[in-house]
Amino acid sequence: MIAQQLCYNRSETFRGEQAQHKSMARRHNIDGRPTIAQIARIAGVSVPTVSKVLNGRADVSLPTREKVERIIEEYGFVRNRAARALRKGKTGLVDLLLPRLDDEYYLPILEGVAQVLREAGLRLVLTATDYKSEEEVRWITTVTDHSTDGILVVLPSERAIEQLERSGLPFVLIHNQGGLQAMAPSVRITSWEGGFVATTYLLRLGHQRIAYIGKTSPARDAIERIAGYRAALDAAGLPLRPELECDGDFTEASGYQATLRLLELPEPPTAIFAGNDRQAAGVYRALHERGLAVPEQMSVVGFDNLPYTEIMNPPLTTIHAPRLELGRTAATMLLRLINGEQLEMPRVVLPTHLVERQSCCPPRQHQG
Amino acid sequence: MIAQQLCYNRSETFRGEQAQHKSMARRHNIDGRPTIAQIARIAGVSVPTVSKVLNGRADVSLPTREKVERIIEEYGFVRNRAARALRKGKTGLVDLLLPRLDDEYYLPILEGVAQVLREAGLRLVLTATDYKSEEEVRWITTVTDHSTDGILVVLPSERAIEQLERSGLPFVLIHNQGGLQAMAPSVRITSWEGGFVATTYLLRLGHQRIAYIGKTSPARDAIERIAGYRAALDAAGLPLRPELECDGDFTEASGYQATLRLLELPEPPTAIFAGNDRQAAGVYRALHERGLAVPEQMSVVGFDNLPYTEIMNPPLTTIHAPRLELGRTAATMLLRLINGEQLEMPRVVLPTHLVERQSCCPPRQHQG
DNA sequence: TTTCTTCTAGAAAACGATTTCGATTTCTTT
DNA sequence: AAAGAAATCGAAATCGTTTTCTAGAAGAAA
Repeated sequence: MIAQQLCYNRSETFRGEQAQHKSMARRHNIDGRPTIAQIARIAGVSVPTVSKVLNGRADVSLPTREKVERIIEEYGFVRNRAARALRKGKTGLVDLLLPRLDDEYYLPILEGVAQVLREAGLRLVLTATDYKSEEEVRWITTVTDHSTDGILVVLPSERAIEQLERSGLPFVLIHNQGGLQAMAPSVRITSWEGGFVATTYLLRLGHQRIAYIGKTSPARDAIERIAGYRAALDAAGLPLRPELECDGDFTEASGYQATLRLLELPEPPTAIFAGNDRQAAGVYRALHERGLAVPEQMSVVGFDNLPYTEIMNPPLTTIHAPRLELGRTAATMLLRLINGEQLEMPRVVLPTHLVERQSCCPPRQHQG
Repeated sequence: MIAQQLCYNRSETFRGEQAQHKSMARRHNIDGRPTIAQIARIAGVSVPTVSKVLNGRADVSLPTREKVERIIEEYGFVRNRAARALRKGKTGLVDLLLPRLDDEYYLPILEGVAQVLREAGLRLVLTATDYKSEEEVRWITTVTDHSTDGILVVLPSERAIEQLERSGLPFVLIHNQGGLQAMAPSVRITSWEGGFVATTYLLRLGHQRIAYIGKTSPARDAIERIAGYRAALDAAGLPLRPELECDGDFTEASGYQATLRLLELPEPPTAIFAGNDRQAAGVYRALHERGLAVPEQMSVVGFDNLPYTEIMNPPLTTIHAPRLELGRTAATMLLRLINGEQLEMPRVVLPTHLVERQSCCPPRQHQG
């Protein structure tokens, strides 16, 4: 083990290949990377001709084209993006602003954006704002410098949206919290419907006392979820019981706390709609600690359909939030805007749906 | 719910603020975004003077500076990055190549890189290669176009490294698979030691029959883990039993399969070192299906310390892979290289450590 | 052969910043 | 008051590409 360690830590100064490469370039009489001008000189043509070859223009004869292409290949020429961007006014870059990077919730969104961008030959600049709107505004200012052709913002603050609208840069909002008045292009999910469906599902199983966790968050998606929950109860002719609507800031810990409180109620619920999957994990932990079995003694429904819900024990029934599509849709819309096209559907809402697994069953008879 | 839907789907054509903004700009007699030249004209100074103000140069008098700053503020001027990049030869961008985006394993690496880059005022360009080395090479070619000041590659292929070395661009490798001969700057973790520590921990608890899952993967980290496992058994004077070294490609499914096979052995193991946390999740599932309790009837150790291991039931004892530090260290090294400095420690290895939770206990007496 | 198209190719002007360096102006110093 | 030093500012070149726009060559039609 010690030998291993020594081997690992062997300190060998790394001298970049830069030096090596430069000398190789010198042999070809080129300082550093070749430019279009160098290539043109070597090929015995003019600079615009090389540019035309590079851009696949028609007004270049076949022999000339082939000669230039050969030289380009031989010298491994790649054109300088900065110069190109300067001239064309497009950078080929798109910015994505995320509240956090260490939250796996956003991962599929990122993935979706990356997919679409890659198909379009654009590259993705990633920025985390840490939920601070100052950071957000600061970055949007930075971004306004034409370093990027457009911008996607997840969970944008009001200020960020204003800044964005003022900037004139194409942008699309993901999970926009904003009021209904905002006409900015955005993509969201049917959180209300999700809450409604989750609750209705539990009602159909026969549950009468259903708790909701996650009352604390002021986020729009959270508000809609609880609204959906209430609407479902109402539609079923059941009264709303304040004691069953628990605080919760969408963390595992708050799911745990809320569950403990629910279990101390004179009449505990027979089912819990956890608001999101992280809180559902906390619910599981509390139930396990108290020796209650899921779903026999307590049905649980989550929201989001994070990857780990599949390997929870028992696998969690949850509402699927189409996060990959969120990213793909937003990116596709942004591409249109960048292209100067108009959006006939500027505000898109993607449907959620129930993923039935094994955390729910009808309530036991002696209850209620 | 129908009303809700209608509201969501209301189709309102979005006409970009671009048009609006342009007219506002026209009022100020500016076409589109102001340039340094515009600002200079308005402020009644020369272009270089504005540039000097922007760059905080000393040779500008206070009144001039203040006047220019006022105009800049008033017109919301931000300089064009492309022009700046062209002139300075630096783009302020760093590339990060990841094998996949939908794998939460890489998330903390990404986070670490982003942190360091943000502190340095650089921005992060993210690219996924989908484990395809052609993609990797293609992107590295793309990246050579000076669009980026440096590049970080996670799990680089041999070809990618060659390409990188040829490019002359500063780069740092993360989780380099390569042979020991490669002198390229890289950051890795002590996988061998992790395997050794995990196995030793089980041995100390009294286990004699310890299985390992994950023999299939050719990745260097996988090879080191099993090597560490064998070394620990060897150090304890125990024989290596081939039937306890299971295939496994580091997916949940393969952990599940391997466990089922292990349980069918005439003498099943009393502990399983799962190779990684995903496989450990599969182990849990198989054990649960067979009605075996963790840790009473089977101890389990994972590797990586993914977030969900904490909420597994019981919480998983695992080897922590310092992924955030992996990202931070690599980014810090790259910054040095970009700065033209030399690395006195070009090949860094970060330590792993055991995170003791509740998935292990001494074996039951009647076993072995 | 002449004239009119159609192809090719290149000269020159952008794109918007930074940098160099020389020309003023202002301030010290004697 | 004159000379030298220091501070301030701007003209022009530059980064590497793309985009006119024009000139000449080649081919077609008369």
